[in-house]
Amino acid sequence: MSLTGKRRSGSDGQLARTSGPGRTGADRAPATIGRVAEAAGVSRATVSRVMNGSPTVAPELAARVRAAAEAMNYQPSPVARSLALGRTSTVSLIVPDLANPMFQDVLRGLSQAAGTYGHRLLVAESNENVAEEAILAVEARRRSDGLVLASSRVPEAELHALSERLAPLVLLNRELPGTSVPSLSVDYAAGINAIVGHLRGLGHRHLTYLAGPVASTSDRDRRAALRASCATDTDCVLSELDCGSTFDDGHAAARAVVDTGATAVVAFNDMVAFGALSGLHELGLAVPRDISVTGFDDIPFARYTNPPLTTASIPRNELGRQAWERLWALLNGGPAGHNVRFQPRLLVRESTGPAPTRN
Amino acid sequence: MSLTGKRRSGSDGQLARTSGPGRTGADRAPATIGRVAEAAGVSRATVSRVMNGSPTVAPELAARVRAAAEAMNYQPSPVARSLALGRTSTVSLIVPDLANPMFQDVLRGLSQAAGTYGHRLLVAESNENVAEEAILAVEARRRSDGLVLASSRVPEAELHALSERLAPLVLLNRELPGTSVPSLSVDYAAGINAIVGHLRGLGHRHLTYLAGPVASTSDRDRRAALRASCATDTDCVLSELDCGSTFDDGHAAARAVVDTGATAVVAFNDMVAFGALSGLHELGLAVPRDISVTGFDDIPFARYTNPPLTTASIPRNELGRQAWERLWALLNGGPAGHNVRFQPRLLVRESTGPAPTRN
DNA sequence: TTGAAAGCGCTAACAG
DNA sequence: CTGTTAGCGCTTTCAA
Repeated sequence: MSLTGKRRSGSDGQLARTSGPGRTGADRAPATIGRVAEAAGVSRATVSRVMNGSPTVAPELAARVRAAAEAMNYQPSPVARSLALGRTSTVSLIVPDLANPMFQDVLRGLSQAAGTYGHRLLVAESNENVAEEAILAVEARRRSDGLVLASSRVPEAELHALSERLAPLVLLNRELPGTSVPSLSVDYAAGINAIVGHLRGLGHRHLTYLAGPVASTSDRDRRAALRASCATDTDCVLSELDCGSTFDDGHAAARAVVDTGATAVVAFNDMVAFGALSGLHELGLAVPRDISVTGFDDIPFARYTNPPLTTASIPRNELGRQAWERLWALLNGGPAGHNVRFQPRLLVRESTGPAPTRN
Repeated sequence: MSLTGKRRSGSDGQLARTSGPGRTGADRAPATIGRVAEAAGVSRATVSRVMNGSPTVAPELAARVRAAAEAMNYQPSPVARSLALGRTSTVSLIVPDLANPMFQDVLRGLSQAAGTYGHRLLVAESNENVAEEAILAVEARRRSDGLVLASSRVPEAELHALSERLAPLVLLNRELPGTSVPSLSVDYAAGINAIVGHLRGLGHRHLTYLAGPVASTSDRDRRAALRASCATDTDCVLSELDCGSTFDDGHAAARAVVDTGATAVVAFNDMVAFGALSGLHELGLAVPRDISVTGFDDIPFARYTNPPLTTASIPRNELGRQAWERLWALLNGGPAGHNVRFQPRLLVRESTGPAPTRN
């Protein structure tokens, strides 16, 4: 029974016609509001009222309806309700990359928060593809009541143009100046400043930045903050090494790091830091005696490496939860509240120490 | 303008009425098929045909329609289409716990595969709550065309009863005997057997199992396999320690592990193994000289710990992808193909070695 | 308190 | 090739 094409197929499909003569032997007709009404001997309006808990239904009728519904295992069709109500009780999340722990946590936070309010979550991954992201966003938005766009790569002008169609919309790690689109972000610059301050305080004059993926806006933020931070000091030297975002990237960069002669390395994220830690170790350097290493993110592992990693923690779940709150406010026609920038918290552990005194 | 309640509210809501006299100043009426038809001077049917690429439309008309649609930024409403077509182009995934890397990868694999076929993904988390899981599943299924249930905790009888309403349904890490519901799972027992075989081959006679969460069926599988595996040998001693699934759980168990006197520890998963590694190290034991440690899952980190972890790898992404393939087959009325059990692959690294010779 | 009827936006037989 | 018409399943006025 391979039903191809899009013909409305007898009682094979999901929705069978109201009264087809060719019903399958068993009377497994789909439970619709009409059938329940019929069974209970009332109108569809009444069934609707009962299902929605309207108090203006005679107890006796209500009971009859409930019994019929129960017997037929009836549940109102969410799709039909959505059409009639003009809302889906669903929100969408678009992320660039589902493999990124950051987005996984956002997803979780958002899903849980939305669930609490009886809403479902539609997820889509843009694969870092800008063109596709815009399409996806529009489509996802239409299937739902609101949208959360995480680390959108869509150019400002385009996003601006789209923002009306996407509303209610909440932006994560991305701001849209000149609009009222709420935005929640991590203040990477502040995190970097904290890290640099910590390192400078330990006497480090020469830092090497292990840069993340070129397309990454969070890398751009960090890099810019690093440059600015160093530029304010006259005796601060900054080396930048293109690296990446994985353990292997960090590992591979160890040699180059040593060649820069820096006494401290600021890694794009924790994974890169771990890789560097490992590579440096293999090269016979002791951390933090010979060289200090910092990460970024505070992934769960960071406290367990050897040595435990000094890093900046960011509230990943919180982003998701708060995104929901903003969205919920918007869905109810209220103001979304002020934008926020989460300040990373510097966690000083054992991978950083005083700068070695050169001879 | 806080619109509360569920009244159909003028032009404020998502869907404005077709021709309200009180339209907001700007003519931002929502683009519907009707309005496009009107603008293009054709019938709605024609617009529908054009939007769906029907070849039986006069080029001239088609162009006019496309122009009008373009001008109004018209996109057919997915919700309305879903109702009319009886399909949503969406599938749902229910997982017990979004924080679990296993499910994150399944989610990713499924999302990507479904996306390739133009389908969206609805996710919901059951929070290990059996009652809620069943409700969620039914609801999610109704919002979509098919369902993937990962590591369902729903009792067999109940799941059996539900299976018709949930179809098309694909089960992950769970089988439903007596039905044709396709199931994809990881053969934990085989993985355990491989690990035990490896350990026994190295001369270990006394193993300690660091058990996972009690509610976990995958723990049950592993434990059972372990017992069975040891029971076949006369000189095999197995100690079982309730532990958990996190690094800290493993870490906390180190002392107890030593007390069992075992020469090898089989951890519930990699995280627990890492914790044990760390705890054992602090107690002054050398791995693998004094004691061997194995994990399970082969999370990305496993190769980078000190020492690198011997573990069993499982194809997490693949589960998601294949789940989609099964579902897709089902959606097209075909057979879903044979069930499969992915065999974990034993990765021997440096956390295991010959059993120390006792004196 | 209840039912009839219109409508949400779209698709698909059926005629022409 | 195009329009008319009748739904998809549900909600919600409006009248009774």
